[in-house]
Order: sequence, then structure tokens, then C-alpha cells
Amino acid sequence: MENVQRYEEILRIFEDKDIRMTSTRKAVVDVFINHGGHMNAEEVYRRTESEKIGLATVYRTIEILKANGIIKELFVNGERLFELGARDNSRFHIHFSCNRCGRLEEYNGALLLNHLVNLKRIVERDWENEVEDMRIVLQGTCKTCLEER
Amino acid sequence: MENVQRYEEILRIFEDKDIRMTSTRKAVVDVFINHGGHMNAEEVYRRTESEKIGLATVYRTIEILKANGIIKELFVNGERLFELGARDNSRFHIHFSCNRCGRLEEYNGALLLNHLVNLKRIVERDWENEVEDMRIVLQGTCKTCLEER
DNA sequence: TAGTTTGCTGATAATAATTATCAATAGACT
DNA sequence: AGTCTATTGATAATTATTATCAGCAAACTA
Repeated sequence: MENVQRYEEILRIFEDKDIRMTSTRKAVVDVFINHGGHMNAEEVYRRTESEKIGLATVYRTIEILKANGIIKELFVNGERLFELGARDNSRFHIHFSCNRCGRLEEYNGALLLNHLVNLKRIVERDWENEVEDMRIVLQGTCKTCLEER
Repeated sequence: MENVQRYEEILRIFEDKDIRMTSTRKAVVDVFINHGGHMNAEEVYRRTESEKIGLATVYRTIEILKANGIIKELFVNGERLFELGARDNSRFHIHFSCNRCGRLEEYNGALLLNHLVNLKRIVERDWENEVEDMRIVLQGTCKTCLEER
């Protein structure tokens, strides 16, 4: 099972850094693994409901996951969202937010990825820095909304 | 004077949409024009101090400017920032946030711009949408911090 | 194993940022 | 001048997030 694998991987990160994988933390991790996409903190909280975890603990766990590169934080239209980070490049994606319907979509693919790897290369060469992460949110009108006009 | 030109341009947008350019709104616009970079709401407020404008009005004006594409909103490390939008492509820039020193830098240039125009083209072709804006924030370690190690 | 120390948790108080409310006022329009 | 509508500032309300703290659980020690 792929999810199990994903979990093992996260567990290893916890062990490496001496962070305890408690049952509550596991519950939060599970929410991220089971739900593919992006969620705000409140939604993560709601999805752990069966476990009766406190909201503060959800925030605390999100903080740990973020600090260790397990989840990514993104801001779209004033909302703070979290999602499982791309383990490898093949999972890397950018976001598109439709100004009309408000939907937030994920885009990925080999060509896109290739282009972004190049962007990283250009930036690192021209500004002599080290790029560790790229947060890209495009805005505009999505296909569906364009057709409806 | 370039700033005057910039102001006239914004004024024209206001007139087109029947939004009054009151003295308080002008004061907020001036803050954006005079201060090149990004600011949070509180900083915009502070910079209008001489005019004794209420905080709520600053927020209201920011909202108007944002809704009309005059300023752009960006979120970096949990902070909400605003800056004057790029009037033309030549002013377009992306942001780089250093994980070590926390500084937020702006990057632009012909090669970068060219690359991003291409990215837009790829996305519009492959997802059949219309991209109106691109928010790109890279994270990593900046040149200065790399040298200090 | 009992005892001690340390870290984790949930409930909730505190804080910070933003938005809503509303009376006063200013500007536009007869 | 008088009416109408939009804007403003002060401030209350709301929302999201963080801090506090007592109780509990796990890990460590002798």
C-alpha cells in the first residue's frame, strides 16, 4: 500500500529528529496522507474528529510537520492552506486559482516540471542563491468558466 | 516625474470605475507610489500618519486597490503583504524569501521574464485557461547567507 | 519496580489581524 | 439651500492563531 509507505517515510523523519510519533500526531499525519489535497487548519481538525483531538494540538502538529518539510503551507486569496509536500519531483505541482469560481486546482506534468527546474537553475545562477522550494500560484479564469461565457 | 505619471494612471482607473479619489484614498495611493516595495497593512497605516487616517479606511482602500488590480497581495511566511502591481511586464518580479535571515528579495530581468512568459504559455495551452497573474515565491538560502557559512 | 523527570495534551485564555457597525460628515445632485 | 448617497473614523465584533497551565503519559534512573 502506498499510504503505508508514505507513513513509514514520515515516521523515519520523526525518529531521525527525535520527535515522538504519538497517537494524536499520527492521526493528523493520517489526515494528510488520506486526503490528497490542500486543507486549512480547521478542516484538518474536523477530519480528526473521530479521535477527539484538541484544536491546539492540531495546530502544534501542523507546525511540526511544516518545520520538518513534511507538509507545505500555501496562501491563496487570504486563506492559509496545508498539503503534503511533494516527496519527489514527479509529485511537484503548482496551483491555479480561478478568479471567477474560486476553485483551486493543481497542475503538474513532465513539461511543466521541466520548465520549473529550468527556472530554478536560472535563479540560482543569476542570484547565486540556493532555491529549496518554489511556491507558484497562478490566477485567472479556468477552462470551465471560460466555456460558460 | 514618474510618480506623477503613475498616479494619473491610477486616477484614470478610479474614474473609469466611478470610484471617488478622496484625499484619504489619495494618501494611501501615495504611500504605495512613494514606497516601492512590499508592506503589510499596519505599515501602510503608519506611513499615512501625517494625514491622520483611520485604520479601517486604510484596510478599505487597500481592498479597493486590490480589487482593481492596482496593488498585489502576497503571503510570505504567514505575513500578508501588499505592493504596487507591475504596470507592464518589464516591472514584473518574483520574490525570494531566505529561510536563514528572513529577508524578502525581489528578482526581475529579461531572461527571467522571458521564462515566465513561456510558463504562462505552457499552462494556458495545456489547461486551456487564461492566466491573469502569477505569484511566485521561492524559498531557500540567499547569497549573503551562503557566503557566511 | 517505584520514583522522578520530561514532554505531550486538551481546555481555554490571550493575542493579533481583519472586518462589521454606526453615527457624523462630506460631496454630489437637484 | 436642501436632499441624498457615499465616505470616514472610532470602536465593537469576529476570526485565526498562539500562549498558558494543570493533568497525564512516556521515558529514564536508581
